[in-house]
Amino acid sequence: MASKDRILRLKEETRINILDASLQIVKQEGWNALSMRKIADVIEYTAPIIYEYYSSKEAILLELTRKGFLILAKDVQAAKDKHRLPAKQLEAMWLAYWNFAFAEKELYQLMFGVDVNCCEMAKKLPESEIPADLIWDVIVDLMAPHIPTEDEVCIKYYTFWSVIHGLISINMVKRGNTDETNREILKLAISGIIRSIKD
Amino acid sequence: MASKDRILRLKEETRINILDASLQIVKQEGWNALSMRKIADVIEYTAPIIYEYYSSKEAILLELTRKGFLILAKDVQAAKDKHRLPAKQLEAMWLAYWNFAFAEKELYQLMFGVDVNCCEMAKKLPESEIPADLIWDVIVDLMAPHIPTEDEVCIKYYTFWSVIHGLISINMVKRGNTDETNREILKLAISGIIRSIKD
DNA sequence: TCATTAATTTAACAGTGTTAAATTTTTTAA
DNA sequence: TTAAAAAATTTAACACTGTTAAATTAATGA
Repeated sequence: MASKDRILRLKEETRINILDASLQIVKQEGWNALSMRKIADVIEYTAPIIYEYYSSKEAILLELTRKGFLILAKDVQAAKDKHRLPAKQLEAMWLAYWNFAFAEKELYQLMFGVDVNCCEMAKKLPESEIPADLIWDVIVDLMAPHIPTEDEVCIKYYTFWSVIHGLISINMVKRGNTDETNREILKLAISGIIRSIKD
Repeated sequence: MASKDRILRLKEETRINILDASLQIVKQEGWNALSMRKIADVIEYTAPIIYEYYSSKEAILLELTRKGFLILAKDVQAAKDKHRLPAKQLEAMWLAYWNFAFAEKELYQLMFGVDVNCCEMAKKLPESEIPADLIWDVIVDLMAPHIPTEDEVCIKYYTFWSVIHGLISINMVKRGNTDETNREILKLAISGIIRSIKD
């Protein structure tokens, strides 16, 4: 019977509605505000209905994660297809990655475990700036006798910090590389940046 | 009266006990398991007592964050003091930063918003490897005609990923740099790595 | 129309952070 | 030492969370 098909189509629609509602809530109020009851409100059902479509809240997050990776893959592939030279391709691909992160900020946070809440905390703490200041000063030393502008140092500092924090984050959430490999990545990155600072 | 002092000292001790208990729970069971009632269990009180010492759960987290930054600052300073040349100092300081991240993993997660839960998710998804594979292939292309080992590509890939993911994370949790500055950091990092790949 | 099945909701449970009231303990003063 | 005042601590409750089972409503097939 065709009505069976229609019902199945409606069910599929509700499945998508749940994902859309979730993402909508997160975009408006952040990840902390996402609750089953709130999702139910948006799709105009009561909470237990959601469990007919997803076995748990985590299952919804997993589906959103998958969605994110598929969009990212599409974007990265499209960026590659726009160029022929590998160097150009690579640059375009990472730029696509960068753009995705901010275009789909909420998905990126979910995919790679970026907890935005902590910024509210650290902002309140003067102590949070001490480590950065220490390193900051040494970068200025390193560039002597040239006296750099604030912006110049800032760029160097953040380049350092990015690669190290990035490597740390990735290791914490993925736990894949060996210590040996990490050491080498670190050395490669740090020496590369130091070299570029001296230029 | 001296008894006043003793009581004040006991109170101060309980304040510290709350922090210690929190960290202990987190180290044993992860951030998700941290609850006021569980903290109370460890310090052998009931939950509302905690509010005599900290105004909220967030206040406890804030205090732990501060603690983390102070330890990090101490470590970084000590690393600097071990060398005289700025280049050596810088290297040692970032290595100290790196070591702190894993020695005080839980604090680092709190300080910089690294959500470890997400790894459980992405691991379940085959789709999560597509973007990496795409970039992986181009790195191999870039190194042609040299045919690199798995490890060689891995190091390049993770160096790229680290700096970009790091920069994204930092921007998301700190929201400080201008787009212009970010562009330049990205360019500096990517071109640096690409250059080192060609070597 | 009646029985069966499906769809949906209500009610409940155990947990969360948090607050107010009740209770116990300790300290102070007579 | 005992009564009153103050402090410390707990119990009970509220509104919220994810989740499940039972009750109810709506739709279907004979």
